[in-house]
Amino acid sequence: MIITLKNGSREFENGMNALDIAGQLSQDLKKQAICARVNGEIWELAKPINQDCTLEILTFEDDDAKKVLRHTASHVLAQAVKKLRPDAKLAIGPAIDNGFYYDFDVDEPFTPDFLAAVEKEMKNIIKRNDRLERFELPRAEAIALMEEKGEPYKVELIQDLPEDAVISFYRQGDFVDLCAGPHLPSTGKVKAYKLTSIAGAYWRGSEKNKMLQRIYGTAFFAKEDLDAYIKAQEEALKRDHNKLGRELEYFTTVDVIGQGLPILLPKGSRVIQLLQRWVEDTEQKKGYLLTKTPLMAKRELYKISGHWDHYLDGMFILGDPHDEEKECFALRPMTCPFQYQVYLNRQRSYRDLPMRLGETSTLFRNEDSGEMHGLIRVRQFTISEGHLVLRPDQLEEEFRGCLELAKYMLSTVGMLENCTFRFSQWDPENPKGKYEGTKEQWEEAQAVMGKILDNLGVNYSIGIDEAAFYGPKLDIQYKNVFGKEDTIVTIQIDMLLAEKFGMEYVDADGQKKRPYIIHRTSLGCYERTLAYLIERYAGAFPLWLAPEQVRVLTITERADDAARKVQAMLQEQGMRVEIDLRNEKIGFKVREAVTQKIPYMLVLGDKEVEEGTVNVRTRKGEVIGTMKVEEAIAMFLKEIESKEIK
RNA sequence: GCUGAUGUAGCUCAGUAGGUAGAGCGCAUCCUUGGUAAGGAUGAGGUCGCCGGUUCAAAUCCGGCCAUCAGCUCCA
Repeated sequence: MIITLKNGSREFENGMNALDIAGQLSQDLKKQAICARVNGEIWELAKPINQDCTLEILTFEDDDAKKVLRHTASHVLAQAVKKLRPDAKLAIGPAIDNGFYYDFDVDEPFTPDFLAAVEKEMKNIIKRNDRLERFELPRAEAIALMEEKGEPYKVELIQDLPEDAVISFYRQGDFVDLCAGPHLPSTGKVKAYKLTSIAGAYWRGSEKNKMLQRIYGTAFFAKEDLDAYIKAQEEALKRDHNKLGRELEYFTTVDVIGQGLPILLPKGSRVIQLLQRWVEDTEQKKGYLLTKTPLMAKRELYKISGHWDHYLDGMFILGDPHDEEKECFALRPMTCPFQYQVYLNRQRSYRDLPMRLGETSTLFRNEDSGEMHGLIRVRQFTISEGHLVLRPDQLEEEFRGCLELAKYMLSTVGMLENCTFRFSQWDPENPKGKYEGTKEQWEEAQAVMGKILDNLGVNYSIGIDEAAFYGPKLDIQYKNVFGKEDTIVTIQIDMLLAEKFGMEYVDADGQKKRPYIIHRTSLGCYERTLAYLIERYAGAFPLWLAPEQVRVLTITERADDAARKVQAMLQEQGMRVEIDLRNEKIGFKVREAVTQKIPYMLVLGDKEVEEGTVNVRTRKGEVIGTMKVEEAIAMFLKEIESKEIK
C-alpha cells in the first residue's frame, strides 16, 4: 500500500500499523508517537492500516494527540475511583480544553483528601502500564455487560445509541469502560497529570437530572509541560479582575446592596466613562442618533415584545404580575421595544433608512443566584446598545458596518486578537418553545446572516440553540482568566419584533413595507469590558484609559509648590494627575505608585525645582530622565491621542 | 436554582482538645526632609456574616438564612 507522509509517499506492507511505520521512519518518532491521523481521522497506533492513505504520526505537540492522552487519563482516573469507591457509578469522562474530567454518581460527595488518594492510586495504575484493549459487542451483550457491572448510566448511554452504532469498550487491567476511543496503547504513557478540582455537574447537562460529582484534571506528556501549565494558570489567576479589580479599587460589593450589584469606585467609574464617551462619539461619527429611553415600562410593553411570556422569571417586577386589575411595571431587561418607539414616533419613509439609533442603556436582569461573577455577570449593567432599522437592500452593508465598528472598538482596547466569533442559531427542534416565529422566517434570517458572514470572511463557529428568541446572532466571545467564555459584543438580525410592534416604512412605490432590524452593541457591556480589560492588562491600563495617568512625587517639601504647579499644568491639558506630597521617602512613593500601576511618575526634588524640569519614570521601572514639563506634556498627549498600547 | 468550599480589624490571614481574640499591611499622631519598589515610634480599630439551638460557658459544636468562590445549569 502507498502511504502519503508529511514529506512524500512511500510503500509499506499491507496491514502494518502506525507504530510500525513510525518505527521504520525513526526511533525517536516511534518513542514520541501517541496516535495517528489517517485520512484526517484520529486512529490508535495499533490499528492495522490496509489501504492507501495519508498518514500523520502525532506527537504531544498536536492538539488531537493531547486529547487522546487526556481521554486515556480520564479512564485511569475512573479506574482509580472505582478501586477506592466501588459504589461509584460511572457516567462520562471526556477530554476537554486543557484537560479532562470524569463524572461519577456517589452517595457521599468527594473531598479534597479523596482527590489526593485518587492521584496516588492513579500512579499505581500508570506504573502497572496496563494495555488498553479495544473490543466490540453486539447491543444486547453490551447492555448485559454494563448491567452486570452495575453501571446504569452506561446502560442508558448504550440504549440511546443509534441502532447501527458500533458499541466498543476498552479494557485496562480489571477495568472496562464503554468508550468509542481512540486511546493510548497503555496506561504507562500518562506521565504527568494532576487532578485540579471537584465540582457538581448534572447528568447529561440537564438541571432536571441528578447532580453527579465531577473530578477535573489535566495531563501532559512531560512533567515540565505540566509544571509550566500549572504555573501559567497561577499567573493567570493573579490577573483575575474579581481579585485585582477589588485590590486596585475599581469596584467593590456590599452585602446589604445585594448580589450582582457591584459598586463602581472612582477608578472603575472613570474607565467606564472614558469608554462610553469614546463609544458615543465614535457612533455619532458613524451616523448614529442618540436616544435616552425609560428604564422601566408597564407590563403591556413586554407582552407585545414577547418578553412577558418568555422571560418573566428574568425580570425585576414592580407590582403583582398576576393581578391584571392593577398597574404592573418591570425594569427593562433589554432596550429594543423602548428604542423602537423612537422609530414609531411618526410615519417613516424609505428615505429615512437606514436609521441608526444608539443609546448607552442600563439593563436589569434577575439572574439566578449562582450565576453572578464579579463584573462579568451582574444584575444591573450598561451596554452600548443600538438598533438599525433597514430596508432589505441595506442589510448587508449595515451589518458590515456594525461588524467593522465592533472590530475597531475591540482592537483599539486590545481585545480583538483573543476574540472568537460564534454564529448563534436556533434549535429547529425548539423543545422548550424558546423561539418565536416560523421555520421559514428562521431559515431566511439564518440564510441571510450566513451569507453576509461568508461574504465578509468571518471565521466563525456555529452555536446551535444559542440564538435570541427573535433571531440569529453573531456573538463575539471572550474568555476570562478561568477560561470561561462570555459574549462581549453581539450583532443580531431580527425579523420578528418589527412585526410585533407594527414597524413599517413607506417605500418608493408607495407601499408600506416591513423593515429589517439589526440589534447590536459596539463594545458590549461596559462592566464586562472593564473586567476583561483589567485581566488583559493586569490593571496596567493604556495611558488613554488609565484612571490616574500621572502622579507627581516630591522628594522634600521644598518641591511642594512646584509639584502643585506641574499638576495644574497637566490638568489644564485634561490629564488625570494626582500629587503625593506626603512625608515619605521617594522609594516608598515610587513603590506605591508602581503597585497601583500608574503609567507615569514625575519626580521633583531640589534639582528639578531649580531647573524647572521634571524627572519622568514609568511603572515598568524605566527612568526616562529629566525634561521640561512642556516636553513631558507633549509626550503624554501624543501617547493619549494615539491610544497606544504599551 | 444545584453540588462543594469559604465568611475573624479597611485588606490578607493566624486562632482543633468550647473558657468573650492576634499578626502583617493600611489608618491616625509624632520623629525623620530623604533621589526612583517598603525609615522609625506610639496609638486607634473587631456583637468573630446574621438569626436561633446545645452548654455553666460558643469565633470554635448543631440548624436555618445571607454573602463570597469554583463548577454545573442558565445567560433575551
